[in-house]
Amino acid sequence: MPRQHRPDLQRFLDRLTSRSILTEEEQQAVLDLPGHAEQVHANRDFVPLGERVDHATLIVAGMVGRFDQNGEGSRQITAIHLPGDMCDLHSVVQPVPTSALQALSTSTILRVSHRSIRTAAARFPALAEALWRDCMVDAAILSEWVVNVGNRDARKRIAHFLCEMACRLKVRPQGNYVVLDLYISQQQLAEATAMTPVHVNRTLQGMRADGLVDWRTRIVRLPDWERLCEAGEFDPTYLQADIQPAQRMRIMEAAA
Amino acid sequence: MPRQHRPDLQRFLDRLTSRSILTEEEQQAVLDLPGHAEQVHANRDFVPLGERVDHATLIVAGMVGRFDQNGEGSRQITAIHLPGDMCDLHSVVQPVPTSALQALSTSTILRVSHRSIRTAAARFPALAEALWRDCMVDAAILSEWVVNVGNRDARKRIAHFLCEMACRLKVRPQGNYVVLDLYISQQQLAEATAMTPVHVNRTLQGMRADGLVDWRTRIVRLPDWERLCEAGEFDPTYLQADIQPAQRMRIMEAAA
DNA sequence: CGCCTTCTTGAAGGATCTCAAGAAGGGTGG
DNA sequence: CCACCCTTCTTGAGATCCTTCAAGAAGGCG
Repeated sequence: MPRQHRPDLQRFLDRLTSRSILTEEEQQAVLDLPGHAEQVHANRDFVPLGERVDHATLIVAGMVGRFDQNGEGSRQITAIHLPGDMCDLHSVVQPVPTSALQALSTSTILRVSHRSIRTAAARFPALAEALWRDCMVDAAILSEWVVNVGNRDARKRIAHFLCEMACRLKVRPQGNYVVLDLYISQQQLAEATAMTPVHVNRTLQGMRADGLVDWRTRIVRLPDWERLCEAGEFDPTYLQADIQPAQRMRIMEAAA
Repeated sequence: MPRQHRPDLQRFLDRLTSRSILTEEEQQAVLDLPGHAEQVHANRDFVPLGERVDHATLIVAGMVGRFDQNGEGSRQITAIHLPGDMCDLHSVVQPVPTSALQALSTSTILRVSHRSIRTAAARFPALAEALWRDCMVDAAILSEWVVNVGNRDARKRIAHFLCEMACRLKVRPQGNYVVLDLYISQQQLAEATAMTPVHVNRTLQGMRADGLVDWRTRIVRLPDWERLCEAGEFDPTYLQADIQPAQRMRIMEAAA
């Protein structure tokens, strides 16, 4: 029943149209993509390394991590994907995965065949362009992660990570607090920030003591957004989230 | 005189056709891209942060680094680009740079206007696809850099970096040695590997003592390639360099 | 209530950084 | 061709951040 997936695909479409200009027809092509919904348990690899894939994965609910491993088997999360992200989009043009995908919490995903995406992209070049652009946003985030992991100390790293997640989740402040439903363990945070779980724990304690975070359950509360941004040297420009309608782009033949 | 740039553009075209299938006509469109050659001195930013750009940059000779800065002004090189790379390719769909580009050594670049690339991409969707795919290779490298900088100790980091450069420069062994003309300073290597120059120096000394590198001038000699790869946990898969002709891709309407 | 995961704490060791200064190398001009 | 200058490389010593190992406490779920 592809039809029932429209709300999920709408979210992905919103992501695309926030930066790219698409005609009604092109937008409809996205909404019409057939998909196969699936529940994935926490910690399960649903895209393993090495074997060629024939579909991309849209996240409907939950959180997904992109994992790389070094020689000793210590893991690094190189990207985190949130609902509305097509976390595999690059596989449409590059179907041999160079990293594995794993659910961080129990998640709902929608598998969308490469075939259907390719058909739509071939029919509407401006859609291909929008997908390309979407991949470039993920690349900009990746680039910022190199800086985070390479050039910032523990507290800055965690602060920056939290700021990024808050922005990407598009949370609205609730009273004085910014509240996130993150639902990741300190272990996973450690894998994302290239720290040890022990040091994540101690660093978080320091941040709690200084009133930067309040994180006891799966809910993260950020009492002072401004100060957290400073603590993490966070400048959201790289997320390319607040694109004005006039700045949205289209290089393929003008929209009708 | 765009015509004289063909040899430079040929190198970029080779990069594209090593992974993507393009028709004669499409290939010609790449070779016909008009460009504006320029000499850039070492350490000069030729794409500064913030201001929108209207051209992409093909590297003809030399080396270019992509720079990000953290709050204290300490710099991180998030990517290194080599001759034949279009180091700005993403700017075609995303013209507001999120990082600056700087020549690491005196370099020759060819500025290619977005307009001409977009016209070609709009005319030949399979060319747009090839450009998209090329961007994804850079993204895979970026992802590996997160692992390198986050999860490996000093020696592994440098070893991995050198292996990557050797592969990307496509050097052939000379006798027992793999020889690279790298021409970067220890300071720059430090910025790429997220270390201090002092620690880079000491680590290199250890590697020299163990017969892993021989690097005194701008020429780097690698006496034992196999052992260096082990020391850096280097697996070249992510570079997607050795694509068999049969594995090259094309999703847009079949080539004639 | 009991089990299993996750969080927390302590103490010791190691990798990397900081600061500072001297040596070597490469390029330039006299 | 030598002298000079400026960049890059090298070295030392002390400080710090972060890791490691190990074990106990707390929290969530059947």
